[in-house]
Amino acid sequence: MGEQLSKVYEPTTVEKLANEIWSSRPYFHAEASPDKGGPAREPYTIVIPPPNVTAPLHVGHALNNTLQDILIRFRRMQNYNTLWMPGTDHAGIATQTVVEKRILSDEGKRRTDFQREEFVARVQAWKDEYEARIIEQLQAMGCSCDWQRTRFTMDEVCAKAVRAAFFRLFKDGLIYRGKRLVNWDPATQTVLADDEVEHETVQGHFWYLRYPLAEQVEITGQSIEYVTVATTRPETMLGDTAVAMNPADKRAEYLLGKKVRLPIVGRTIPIIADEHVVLPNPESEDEKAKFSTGFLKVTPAHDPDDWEIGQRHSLEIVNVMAPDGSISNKYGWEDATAPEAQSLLGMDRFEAREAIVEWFRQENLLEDVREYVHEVGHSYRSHVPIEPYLSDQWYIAVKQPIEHLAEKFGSGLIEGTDVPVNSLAGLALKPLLDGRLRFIPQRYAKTYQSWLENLRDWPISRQLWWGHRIPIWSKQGAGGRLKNELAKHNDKVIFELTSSNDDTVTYASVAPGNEDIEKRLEDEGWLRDEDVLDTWFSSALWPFSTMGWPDDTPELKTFYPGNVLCTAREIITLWVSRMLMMGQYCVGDIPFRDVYIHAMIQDGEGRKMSKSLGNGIDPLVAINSHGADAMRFTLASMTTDTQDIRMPVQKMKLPDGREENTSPKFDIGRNFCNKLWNASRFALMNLEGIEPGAFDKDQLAITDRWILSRLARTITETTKSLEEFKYAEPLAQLYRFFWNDFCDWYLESIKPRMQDEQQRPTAQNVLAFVLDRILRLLHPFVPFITEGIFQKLNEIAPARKLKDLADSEQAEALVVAQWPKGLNSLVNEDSEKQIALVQAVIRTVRDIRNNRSIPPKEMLVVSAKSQQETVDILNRNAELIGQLARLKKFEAGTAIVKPPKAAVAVAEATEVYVHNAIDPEAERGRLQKQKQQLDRAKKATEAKLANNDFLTKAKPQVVEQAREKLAELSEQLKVVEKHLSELES
RNA sequence: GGGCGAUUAGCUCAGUUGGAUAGAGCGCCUGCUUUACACGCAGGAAGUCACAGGUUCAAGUCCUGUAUCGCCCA
Repeated sequence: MGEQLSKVYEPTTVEKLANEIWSSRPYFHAEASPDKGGPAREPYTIVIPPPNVTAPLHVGHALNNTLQDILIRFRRMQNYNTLWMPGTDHAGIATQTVVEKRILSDEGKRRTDFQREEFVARVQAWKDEYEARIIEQLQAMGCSCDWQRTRFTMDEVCAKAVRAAFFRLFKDGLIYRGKRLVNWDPATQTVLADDEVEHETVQGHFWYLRYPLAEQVEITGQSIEYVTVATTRPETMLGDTAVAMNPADKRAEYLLGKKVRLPIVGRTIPIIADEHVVLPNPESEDEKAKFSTGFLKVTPAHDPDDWEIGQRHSLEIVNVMAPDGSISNKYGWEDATAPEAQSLLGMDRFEAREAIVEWFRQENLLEDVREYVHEVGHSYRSHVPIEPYLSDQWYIAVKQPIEHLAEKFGSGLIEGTDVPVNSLAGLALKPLLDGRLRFIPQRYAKTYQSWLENLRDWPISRQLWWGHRIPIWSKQGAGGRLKNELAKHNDKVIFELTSSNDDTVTYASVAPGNEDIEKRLEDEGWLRDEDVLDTWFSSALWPFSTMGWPDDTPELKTFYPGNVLCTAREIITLWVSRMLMMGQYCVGDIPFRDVYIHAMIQDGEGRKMSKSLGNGIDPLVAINSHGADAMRFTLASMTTDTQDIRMPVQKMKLPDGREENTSPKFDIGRNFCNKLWNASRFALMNLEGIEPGAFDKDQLAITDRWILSRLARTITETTKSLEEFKYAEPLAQLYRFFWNDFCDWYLESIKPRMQDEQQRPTAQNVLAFVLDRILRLLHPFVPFITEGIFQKLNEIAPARKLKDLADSEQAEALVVAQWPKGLNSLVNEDSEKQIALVQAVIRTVRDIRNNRSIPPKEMLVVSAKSQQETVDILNRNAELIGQLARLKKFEAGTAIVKPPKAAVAVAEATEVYVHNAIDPEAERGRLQKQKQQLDRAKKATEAKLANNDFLTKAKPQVVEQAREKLAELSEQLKVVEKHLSELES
């Protein structure tokens, strides 16, 4: 049987076999509990962070999903009703941008060359392709998702949830239309939320521009003709509608109320007072004061701070740019009549900047140019600088109290904040403060908390074609007869009127499933909003939209709220906070109790992995080069609670000849799998003819009791670690147990017993039992190889139990086998102590053998001198020692005399004599080194005990420990010194 | 500017509430075709725990500051 297994682990074969088993029955499928009757198993739910359909998964996803799968497989084996909800995200702007770029490079066409439906169909095709690839990747990694429930953020089920949530928000008056400055991306021509803006440090300039006064002003006898403003963005001066100065400025009394003639444009604008203006101070540490002239150009349409000033002083708003960032007089700039102004029209904003600076230089109005390093917002998508841009957008009010939720969630402000408990932000924040929502590691709670406390309204409209189209219809005027007729059906359609001085518009939001109403509105000339919703709007609903909300489904009842969300820190604000808001608002409960934040993977130099750097790793390549289990093992073993993981990237030649990025780090996992494979192969070879009935607990060898004891401890440790969301720790425990205990000592010790008819049956049963448990414990981490071996084990040793000691339920597949537990009675301190001593003596002999270059084949004679208790243990295990140290004779005693020509070494306080192996020089070196170490330790301990404060203030237990330590060290030192002096003489 | 984190062996990282001579894997050195595994076995060398103060009987661990690096937010 064992001969069928290859000598080296071959991942592809085993991965294929395991996948066949797992797909042969609905092992990954979770059924919702029946409404009544039947004991329901406790549910355990994770919703996948849906990967973007923009691109295939990278190694960061591999980490994210490996960790989720470990949790899911662990809980499944613990008999939870386990649901891992899979799916993908449409990723509005990202996917649209990628497809647009592709079409442009392949066909030379732009989005606007297509009809909207045509273009959306093209993106849909892209989505279909990548969704399939992503799911294929997840399956290749072994992710045990409930595949038949796979969702997509734009599929029918999710779309219905989006419509329902939107309608509810609109009905509650939380969605409003606002004109204000937004983060505008001129490249993709859409608005971005605050957190979609990346701040980058840029080497820029402050330009000092002179604005002539409309009439000269006398200041303390000096006549001045102009004021100087400092700006980093000269092109916005075209939209200036005031110059502001601090009222505390000495010059203010002479200048306030005076007028300035805006160069190039010729507009006459006032000088106003505003506290916001920073007083100039060249000596100041504050950059702003250092660069300030005391005069601030005010451009309400192009700067957020200026917008505020504009609001305070009712300033005119002049927008001088088109949506593509070029200078234009078509979007609110009406006095662009001067030839200088005309010549700028149509220029790109950066071109215009240069032209304007040049103009000022020519006119002798450019006073100075100074280098200035500052942070500039860039689009996280197109990476061009963000333009603060005046625009009409839909917003969600996040700090507005929601009356009808006051009863359930309370009302009033959360202490120390301006956040009402029953506002969306409050709904998300309160559970954290109450301890119902936990972050692991805990430090990330702070990110979440301060974000929510300082949250501004959420702009949700995006000027895109790919996404959920905003379900709002509008018409000029008050809405007319149709509105009056439909308004009574306020569960289906809600109207909202906005009016400003020049026009009145009525907006209608329609609940899902009312296509008839939509049609009537459109027939009467109502127009549906062209924009789509921010991607995060549908993502925010993911934990319940996937389960069929707003319908009251069995899935929601069973699996909501979920247990844990597993994600990276970069989307705590973008996504996690919004899921909390919407989960509370829509379903009335938080979507998960724990948020586990894992590290980000960087390359060997600590750089982010990215396409442009070419330092990314495709999980499929890693699977190809090392195997899926090896990849998973390595990723999990690197997962501690640090925030970054470095993974050296190296080009490697794959079996099929391609050269691709992978990482030598995956060797760790590959080596482990190979070891597991071979240890199992060896075990299986020795399990032929196993008879469970032949097990006799009185026949247990000390090594059996020892390995069972170590197993029992490992089970306890591993279970506890996994319950605490630790990954590297349980894996290290399992690694030590499997490799160092099981392979290095137990399997070696068992070899002669397997040749002995008397001992064989008991040894076989222990071997089968321990291997069985090892496979179960390792399964969440390395599912393929463990499943493959488990199947073989089922063939050869179907019943694996220890009569009178431990039972074991059988399982047709490891994926649904029970998680080990209840073996604490097997913990055996005595056997652990004995084996530790035996190991110490064996290591000592091996060390001497190595040190004296005695060939491994040569059988030695060894005797040992020690105290009675130790002597008894050693003699009892003489055979084992002889076997593992390759001895022909071993004897221990309290009065053993060191034979002449014997090498000596001290293990603990036992003197080990290796006969006929004398090498005085080597021995002196060894002993002197040991003496040094002992001396150092002894002195440190003595110093401690000589300190009266230590004796009186330290815990008695610690003092006692130190005393014991000192006694031990002294004893050892004495022995070492004795042998040293014998060598000298 | 505000916040978070990192700095421990050549490399990548562990080190729980302060308490034994600070650990692992890789790499390195020596030896080994020991009939499961050279993706292996046996053994070994290797660290002023970034720096400076402080708290404490006791600091890699707690506090303050400094330096370098990274991330997040404004």
